[in-house]
Amino acid sequence: MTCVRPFSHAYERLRSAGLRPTRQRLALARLLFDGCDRHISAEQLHSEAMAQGVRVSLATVYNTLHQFTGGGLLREIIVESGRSYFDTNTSDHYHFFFEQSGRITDIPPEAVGLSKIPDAPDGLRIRRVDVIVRLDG
Amino acid sequence: MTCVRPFSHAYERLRSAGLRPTRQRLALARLLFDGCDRHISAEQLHSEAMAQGVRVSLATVYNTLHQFTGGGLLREIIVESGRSYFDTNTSDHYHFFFEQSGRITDIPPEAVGLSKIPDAPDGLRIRRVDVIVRLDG
DNA sequence: GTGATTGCAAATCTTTTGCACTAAA
DNA sequence: TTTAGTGCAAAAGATTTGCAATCAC
Repeated sequence: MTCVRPFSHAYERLRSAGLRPTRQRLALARLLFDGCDRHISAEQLHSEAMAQGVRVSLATVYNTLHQFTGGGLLREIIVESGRSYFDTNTSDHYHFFFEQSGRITDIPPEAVGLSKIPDAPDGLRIRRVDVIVRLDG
Repeated sequence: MTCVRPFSHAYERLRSAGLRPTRQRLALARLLFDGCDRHISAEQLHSEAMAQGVRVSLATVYNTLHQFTGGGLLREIIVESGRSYFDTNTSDHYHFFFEQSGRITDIPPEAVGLSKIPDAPDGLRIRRVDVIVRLDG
């Protein structure tokens, strides 16, 4: 599977999400969006940034991940209590969760047949349907 | 919907899960299993216990919830990062999550048509498939 | 008695916040 | 300039842990 996107248009992405393209945001956007889709925690992204010599604080990584999520550039995935992951793939799809390793991988939408979903109660709206296939040794 | 089970067989449940029926475990088991199925956090259960005059520490509530989960008496539900909920309904079913209020309700299995699921990779096994329907104003 | 269980307080871990400083427009 | 963004260190919140005291068998 080829998934390298050597030019992720980081600058334009930030602009279109209404975010100022600062040094930190540009660097994090490149780490996130150049290359394959990924599932990453704040701590992991911070470590990667440090490893590449990008000076950015952990607090800014957290802020940035939330701003990107708010701007539709990322989607938050919740599979473990006590830690958040962010998915660079914001299109409709589902997830495998490897319980041993904590790894997350995508399940393409066509691999899941979700033929019936209950209606939303009252005046509420379905924002999203998460499907998590939990795997075990 | 009638769902009161005035006698939850707390003592026998603990025994069959291989847990000594101590005062604290019995009290918590009664709070959890007498009455309707519920979705409860450690903090909530601890408050309820206190309100009923049951002396039990928060640490013991956490330990007990995990022991009950390990013994198949409860199932952990993960819908929010940073807080765990436990479900007294351990049979196959799914969940609505009300994002505004943080409330969780059950979706019966027949209300969801899950006609296709991807195979587990490698030598792995599917332990569970979680479906969370996230609701919004 | 003996080993499992409990309570407490401290520790841990992730995430958020307040605020002075810096940088983008 | 002017306002948004950043870094730091402290705070917050949930959960876990170590260990002496207590309880079930």
